[in-house]
Amino acid sequence: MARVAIRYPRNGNTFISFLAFPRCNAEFSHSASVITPRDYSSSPSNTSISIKGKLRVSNRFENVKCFDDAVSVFRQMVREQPLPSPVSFSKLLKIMVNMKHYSDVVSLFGEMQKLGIPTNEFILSIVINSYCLMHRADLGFSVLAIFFKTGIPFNVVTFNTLIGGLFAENKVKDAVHLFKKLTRENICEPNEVMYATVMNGLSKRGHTGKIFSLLRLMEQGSTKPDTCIYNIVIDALCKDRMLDDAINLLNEMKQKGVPPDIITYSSLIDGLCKFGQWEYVRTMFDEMVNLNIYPTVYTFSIVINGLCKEGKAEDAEEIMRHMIRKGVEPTVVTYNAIVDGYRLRGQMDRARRIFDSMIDKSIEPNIISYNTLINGYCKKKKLDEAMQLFLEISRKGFKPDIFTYNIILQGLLGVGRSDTAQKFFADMLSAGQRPDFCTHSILLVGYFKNGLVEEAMSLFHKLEREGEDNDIELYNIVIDGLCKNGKLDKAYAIFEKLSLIGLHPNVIVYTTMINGFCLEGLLDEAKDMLRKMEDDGCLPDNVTYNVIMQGFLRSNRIGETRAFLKEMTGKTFPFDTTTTELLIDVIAKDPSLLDMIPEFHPEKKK
DNA sequence: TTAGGGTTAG
Repeated sequence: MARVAIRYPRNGNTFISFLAFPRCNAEFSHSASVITPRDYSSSPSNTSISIKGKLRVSNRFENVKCFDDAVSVFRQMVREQPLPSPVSFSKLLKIMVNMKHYSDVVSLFGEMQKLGIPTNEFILSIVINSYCLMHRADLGFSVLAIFFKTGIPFNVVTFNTLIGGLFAENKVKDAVHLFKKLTRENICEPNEVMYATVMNGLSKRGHTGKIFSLLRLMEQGSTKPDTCIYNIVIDALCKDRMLDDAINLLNEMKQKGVPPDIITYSSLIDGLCKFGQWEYVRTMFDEMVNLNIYPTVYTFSIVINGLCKEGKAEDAEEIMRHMIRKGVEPTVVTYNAIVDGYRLRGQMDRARRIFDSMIDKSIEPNIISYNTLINGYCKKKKLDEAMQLFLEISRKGFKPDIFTYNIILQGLLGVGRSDTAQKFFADMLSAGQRPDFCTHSILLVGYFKNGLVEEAMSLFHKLEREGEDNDIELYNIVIDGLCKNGKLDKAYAIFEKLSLIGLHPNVIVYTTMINGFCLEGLLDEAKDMLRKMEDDGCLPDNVTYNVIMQGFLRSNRIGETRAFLKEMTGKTFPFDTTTTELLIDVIAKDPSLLDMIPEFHPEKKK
């Protein structure tokens, strides 16, 4: 499974031709009159049950619209004689899970046990799932005792629910261990769903190689991979930028008779959008529609997001109008992508229009909508507008999340309002919001940028004490901040300490240190550091060379500049804007340097 | 009647 760079044909006008959807339009508009979005999910309606008794039971739950309804039905059920079947109780508890009343499910189950109401494996699985959804897989495991006590046999669902719960708590090793134990000791035969749970848990944590091996293992075993399994692997490959492998897998599943579905194509389309491969996006749409698989709001939102990220928000809007014409209604996610599209281009007035038009269409904005707008205002340094929106979040009954706080902290520090930022951070802590890694990075970068070295170092030492400093990125921020505040000695001392605490400097940290030396005009030390990193097996990249090149250019050491130019062009590292500007100044004084720069000679260009 | 897959913000 090699990471091969894909080379697809490029077409300068691809997104416009994509808009035309020539084949898709014909097929889709034809089908739209027959298959409405509602028909995409073809589950049979419960009301068609003709047996009288079953109809009565079904109606009882149809009237349950809220939590209070559910509880009153429960009270009524426990009083009935004879008692309703465990099937009825399991249906009611499942309705409460769907309402996200997990702890209430557990309480009602406790009442059932006290009353001696018989239970079954379905009810027990629902209870385990409720614990898992509360991020208490440990309590989920404790339910296993009830299986032993009552003699109800475990099934694959019981264990799969627990495996999913472990992944949800990021207990990856425990989840994999349980899966292996079940398989090895023949406690239960894993089915497609269990493989999917394990593979999805692994893929979300970047273990694409492992899930690829699991796929191959499944192909050899008795539980053959289904569409869902292939979808997990294809999505992971796309997210890992291995589009060639993902497309090969699509062809492989088709060859093996496993039919791809809308999720398969949506994952691939997302990958292709993120690579800007618009011609291939269209090919996928055509292929999909030829197989009678029609785009959903997910698929369209993926394309809309891809266009917005490429700065083509108007085209994204055109796609949104197109999907509405085809009977697919946009959601808050669709609108958020477009709001962000205009935000990226700095068109905040347009972004605000889009935002308001969503509200006009009775689509409720979510916290991401607010965060996107707030981020836009912060980037434009319009902190008052950002704070207005922040206040609106609570007024509208939402709760700011860690993204909201981080965006505003970065905004405040970015315009030098350090005092307000510190007060805002204190408010965030009082509101019960725990800072995350990003918060700490934002604060450190911001403090150093505003010359608040003491505040930065005090936060850094606090993180050290609390053991939350185990990240090389954090150290890079501190080393960089110290260098840029004229504290090279302190920065170097921390750099030297790194390997003692088990953190190894990477190319970014070495480059930061080299930059620190260059800023002080200590070019020999910078050069020594470059050689040291090479000796340590950490290869310098184009940023490293640009940094050191700028150091030499700024101090007019032309002889060494010449040597580094040779080294840099030999490695085909490109010059960044700053290096180019400095080079132009130096070449104006010494045109002989021009010969060493192939890029500057049009006739020598490749 | 219980468990699995695709989109948005720092």
